[in-house]
Amino acid sequence: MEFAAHGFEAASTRSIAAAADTQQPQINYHFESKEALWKAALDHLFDRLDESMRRHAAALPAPVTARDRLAVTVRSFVHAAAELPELNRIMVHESTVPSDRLRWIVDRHTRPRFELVATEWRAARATGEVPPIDESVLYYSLVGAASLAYVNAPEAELLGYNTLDPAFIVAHADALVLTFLPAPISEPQRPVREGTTT
Amino acid sequence: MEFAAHGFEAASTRSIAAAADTQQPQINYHFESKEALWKAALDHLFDRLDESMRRHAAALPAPVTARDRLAVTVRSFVHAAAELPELNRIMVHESTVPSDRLRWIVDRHTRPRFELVATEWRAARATGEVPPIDESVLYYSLVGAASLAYVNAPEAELLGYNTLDPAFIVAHADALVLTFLPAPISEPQRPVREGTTT
DNA sequence: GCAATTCTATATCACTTGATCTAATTTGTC
DNA sequence: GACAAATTAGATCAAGTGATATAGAATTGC
Repeated sequence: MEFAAHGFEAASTRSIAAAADTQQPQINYHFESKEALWKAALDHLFDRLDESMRRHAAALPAPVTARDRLAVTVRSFVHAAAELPELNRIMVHESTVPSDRLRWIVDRHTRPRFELVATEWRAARATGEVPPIDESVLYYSLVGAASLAYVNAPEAELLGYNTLDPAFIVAHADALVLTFLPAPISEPQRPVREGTTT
Repeated sequence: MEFAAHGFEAASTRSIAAAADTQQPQINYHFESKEALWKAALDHLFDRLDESMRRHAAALPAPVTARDRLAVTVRSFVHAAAELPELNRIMVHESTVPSDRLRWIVDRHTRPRFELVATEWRAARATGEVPPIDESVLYYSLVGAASLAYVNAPEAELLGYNTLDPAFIVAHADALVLTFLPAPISEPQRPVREGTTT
């Protein structure tokens, strides 16, 4: 995906067309502009994100507590981030500078998903199941911790790590649940409620 | 910084020159090429990162244990990431696709800093002071958790949060120490060894 | 004070960009 | 098979790209 590799401006319609094995004017025929193509691509990627998270959540034990629900969300998001590095790459490309495109994404895709995580976090906070961390701090810490390894996969490879190895992904998900969602203080440190996947 | 806002390809030498209130050919006069300018900019930004981390570390209580040393590193990095969002923006722009520029950064700047954190982590792991997490998983989780809020500051603002507010930054640093470096299992959950900074 | 050097400004190079126009081709329907 | 609609292909547009050539203006060293 050209938008993920280089960002909107640097992705030329000719290279996009070439990657799709067609000609450059086809983009303006089937979409009204480069920006309309970009929006269609993002809608599609967010659909795939939702589908991927639902699929991975379904493979996990059903959650009981509010903390369990967050653990499922965290594990599902880690797996989805590994499956769809393009999406988080585009997000980080677009989120570094204010723009109409950023406003479009935030209104249409980011805010609803942020509210979902914030609501889950508030519920777990209310019962004292998770550490005393504000939801805005938590959101960016969690999303950043879950996505960077896959966004920066080419860098990780140069450092000698294969972040697309299933073993890495599972260890990564385990680590985030262990750190952000430790078992309640009165219990032992290890999280034991959720099973590990794949 | 134009490179941080749009990435290397999308940052035109004319807009860079305009931002510096000069003419476009000056870039090829004072530097040999656009790429040479970019390398000079990165060397400068990494110098500022090191200086910023040293300055913030000096303002914290002197560490005693290996875990304390990591806590100082984490807090210093959070503050530096907030101070220098441009650097992590460039890093994330460049790390999404293999390139000669990425190899140059990793060899010159990333790998030495990764080794530093990995070494500190291994030392704390050896004494059982930190959770059982592999250093590669830890590195990307920690860097991602510490930097995304500032890299994506324009997005956070649209969500109604000001991640450049000193109160956010301190809460953020506290949260990362609390989660990634919880007090040893035998002690209470809250981190108490390091003071909070401005 | 004046020449040598360094820096700045303008014009221009070949090339790439997103978009559009027009003609050729394929597809769908009877 | 015929005809209309949808799609594809090629050519071309003005605007923007990094780099360079050249001439003018400051600055430096003596």
